[in-house]
Amino acid sequence: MHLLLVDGSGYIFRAFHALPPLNRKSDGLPVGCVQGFCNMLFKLTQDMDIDEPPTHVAVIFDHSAKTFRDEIYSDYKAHRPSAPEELVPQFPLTRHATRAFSIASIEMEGWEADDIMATYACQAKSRGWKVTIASSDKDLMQLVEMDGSIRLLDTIPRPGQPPLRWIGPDEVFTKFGVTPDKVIDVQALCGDSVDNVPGVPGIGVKTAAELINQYGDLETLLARAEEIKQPARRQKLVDNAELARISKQLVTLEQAVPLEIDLDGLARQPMAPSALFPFLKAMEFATITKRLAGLLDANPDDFEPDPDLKAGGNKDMGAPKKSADLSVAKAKLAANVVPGTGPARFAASEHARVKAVPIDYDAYRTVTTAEDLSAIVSRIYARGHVAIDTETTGLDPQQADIVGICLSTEIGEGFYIPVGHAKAGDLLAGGGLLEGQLPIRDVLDALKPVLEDPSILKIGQNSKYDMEVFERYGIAMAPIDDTMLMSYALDGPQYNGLDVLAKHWLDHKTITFGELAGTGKGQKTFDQLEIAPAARYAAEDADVTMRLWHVLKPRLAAENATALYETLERPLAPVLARMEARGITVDRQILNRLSGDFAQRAAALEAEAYELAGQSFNLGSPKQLGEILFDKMGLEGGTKTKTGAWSTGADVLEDLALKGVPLARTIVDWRQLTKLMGTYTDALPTYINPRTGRVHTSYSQASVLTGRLSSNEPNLQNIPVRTGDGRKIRTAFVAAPGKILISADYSQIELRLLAHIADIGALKDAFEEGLDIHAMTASEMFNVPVKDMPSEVRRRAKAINFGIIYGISAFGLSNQLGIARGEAGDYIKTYFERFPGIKDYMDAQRARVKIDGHVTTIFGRKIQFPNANSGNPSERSFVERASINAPIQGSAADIIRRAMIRMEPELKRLGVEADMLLQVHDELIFEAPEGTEETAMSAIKTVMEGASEPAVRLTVPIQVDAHAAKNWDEAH
DNA sequence: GCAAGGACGTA
DNA sequence: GTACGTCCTTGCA
Repeated sequence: MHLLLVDGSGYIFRAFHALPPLNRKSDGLPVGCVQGFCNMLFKLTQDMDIDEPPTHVAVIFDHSAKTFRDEIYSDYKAHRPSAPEELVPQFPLTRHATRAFSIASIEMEGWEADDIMATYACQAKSRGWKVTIASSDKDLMQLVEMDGSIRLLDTIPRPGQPPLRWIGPDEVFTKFGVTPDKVIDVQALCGDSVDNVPGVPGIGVKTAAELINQYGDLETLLARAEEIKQPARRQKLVDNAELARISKQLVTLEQAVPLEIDLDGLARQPMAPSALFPFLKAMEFATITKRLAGLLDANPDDFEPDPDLKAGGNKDMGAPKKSADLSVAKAKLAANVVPGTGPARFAASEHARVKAVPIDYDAYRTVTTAEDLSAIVSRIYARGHVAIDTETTGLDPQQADIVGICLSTEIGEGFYIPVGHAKAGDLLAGGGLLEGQLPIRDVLDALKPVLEDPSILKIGQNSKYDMEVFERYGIAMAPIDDTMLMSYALDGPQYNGLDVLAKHWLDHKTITFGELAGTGKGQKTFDQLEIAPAARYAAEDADVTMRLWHVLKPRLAAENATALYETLERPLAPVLARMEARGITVDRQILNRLSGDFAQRAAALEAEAYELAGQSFNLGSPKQLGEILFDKMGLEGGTKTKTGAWSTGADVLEDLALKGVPLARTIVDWRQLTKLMGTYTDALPTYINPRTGRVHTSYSQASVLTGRLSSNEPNLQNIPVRTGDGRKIRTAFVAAPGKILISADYSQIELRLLAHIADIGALKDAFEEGLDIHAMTASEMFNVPVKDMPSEVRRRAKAINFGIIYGISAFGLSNQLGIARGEAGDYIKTYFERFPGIKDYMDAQRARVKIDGHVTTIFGRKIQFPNANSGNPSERSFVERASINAPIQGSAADIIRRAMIRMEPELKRLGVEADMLLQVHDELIFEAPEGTEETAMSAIKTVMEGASEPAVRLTVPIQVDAHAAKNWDEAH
């Protein structure tokens, strides 16, 4: 018995590049590959009949792009460009051709052709059959058998070469330098840039073959990697063992695909003129038709061209009528090969559907009558959801007033309801409102029931803003969906604003606010705009938001981001909205006094600096300072920044001060004081809201790579704490009269998560026993008892612990500790020896990010690193360190998010009256009635400590420390 | 008027 | 060595 397997997909791709293009005469349909394919099938059966006629034949095709390999490696074949346009219509035609030749055409969802062929070949061999695989794909070379029972046959015609070329063990050896059974081990090491199999960076085929021949196989090699003499090669293998193992999985063909048609089903059938000629005639292949007619002793004229496939035929599948229709037909064919199933397919088709409807500004309506408004409300009830966007007088949701509201219930639609556009005229004149606007109260009364209706979904882009604005007008908008948060859950912070999302997903450039209202000093606020242009802008926002919702929502299910979005993103937005609305009291008097004090001391330092420098200059200018220190005074040891300017950072100045340069110390002190003034004591009072008398920060939920929040205007996540002067600023953050501030912070949460994620027994035990973790680390590393440990020893261990979390490098650690690179390297080595799991964790993350392009937190948040395989080594190292840090920082961020989401209902359930005001990454600040702090702190701690449950049961204890006081400094 | 770079505050 | 936001100066438009 002899089984012939034809690599159909492989043939098409290779033939496309090897063969001259050919178009069907009557309509220009590209058919070069189809013709080559028919010739190949014909030739194969002919030539093989002379030699060893196959008794069983099948052509195997790839079904879709998505296979199990994508599960272990999402970038697998990511570099493969999508099929050229001319190729797309030829895919289905080669299936037709196969059937026309009465040959089994096999493809299976979720499997590559290679796996199916491997399975058939394996089964045939076990029956003692001979196997020929018509392919020259190097990935199939692993199937070649030494005894010649399985061989490849290259069938692509090449000038100057025989038409059929056999690939047996010798040819495989020429290609890979090893016997066929070791091909996968070589491929695991050298990788494959075409299929984007990583391999071990810096190892090519030759080195790989040498290593495998020496050690026998990959696992032996990796196990004995330390024995390799060449240091660079040894290091590469040690560092990238995990990548190599994953690469091997990727290149190893599956030999146990659950076949739908067994071997016997592939028994060769005689060619049937009634199948063959209608196809060949539809393709207009005259030569091969003639030759087959002779062979089969049939008259092609007895057959009509296949009506579905012929030029001008009546099905999409075959030939479109005119070349003008070609692109449409191709698009339809391409749509048929959309990867994946179910949710992914739906997401792709929704995306296509939304994009197909062009943005039409003429379709937008401005609402000026109560009747129209009530019709829209009915429309929203009928729909069940509505995209909504408020236009206001500013960007601060705690100050801005509503100028207009825009609604969209379906893509392409946009209703703008102007309510606050002002008449032109100077501010003093107070010109009143423009005509043609409904009274704001009437509009809000009409909308309030819909906006608060729990059965109507309100879709927004950054809904938190609109929630806060509406709250001030007595409307509690709920429930919400948010396109910004969906995008964040799916793709991270890379596409943030509505404009970027619209460009990326809808290929539409939205009107910018600058285009509408001008930029810079002359920029108008929304209420100063004419209604008509404002309506276009506003309606577009609502329409685009609705479109994005249709594009992004299905992607959540398709890309396994629903849980992340529903549990960590969507419910947090209203919580943050309430925190922002509450604000915190900042004592203006305290800041004033501090400002005066700091200013006086800064002025003294300034005078001192001029004295020491022998001239006056701008102390705030690093440029001038660098020139004075290193050019004028000629101090040694200066370094330049990447732009060629002198480096004058605090570490440099600190160094100089120690070397006896008093000016350096003066500058350091001056910088600290002016920093405190400029950023805090002078700036904070300007953020006090006149309406509430409190400071309302704004949290960004969707701008940090790792899942943390960020805080701005003002940033209340970087209020000083490390220096005495800095801490004085914290004393200005006070509880309202009759209230008390509570600060609750996670103790060492990132180190605890490292212990959990990397599964480090020694660390976990230390946390379990409540030990001083840095002292314990020092004791392990330096063999000194914890008791009476010198503080310097503990300090070093602490720096190393933090270094680990940050993706340690000898360079960084040596800088941090002010020690030599070599010494820092020795510390790291010792650390890895004492806690071997840490190195495994780091290697695993490094490998993961190169393979998948992302790493994940314990709650499944994906953190993307598009540059993971950058050609720039320093960029690559940066990604490696970030990918080590991100799961730790991100998991901690997810945990505190869960705590925040649960906090309010839980406190309410327990009857605890405490308001959550601020979040500072691992700390939550509350304001509670004086006297209730003990019960409040206990409830808060319970929620925070249990926040990972039940989704994740941590294997380390989580500890929260809480304190209460009248100001933040004392509470912390 | 705006963007980039440097510096520095936090976890 | 990770993750941010803000202030100030500088250089260019």
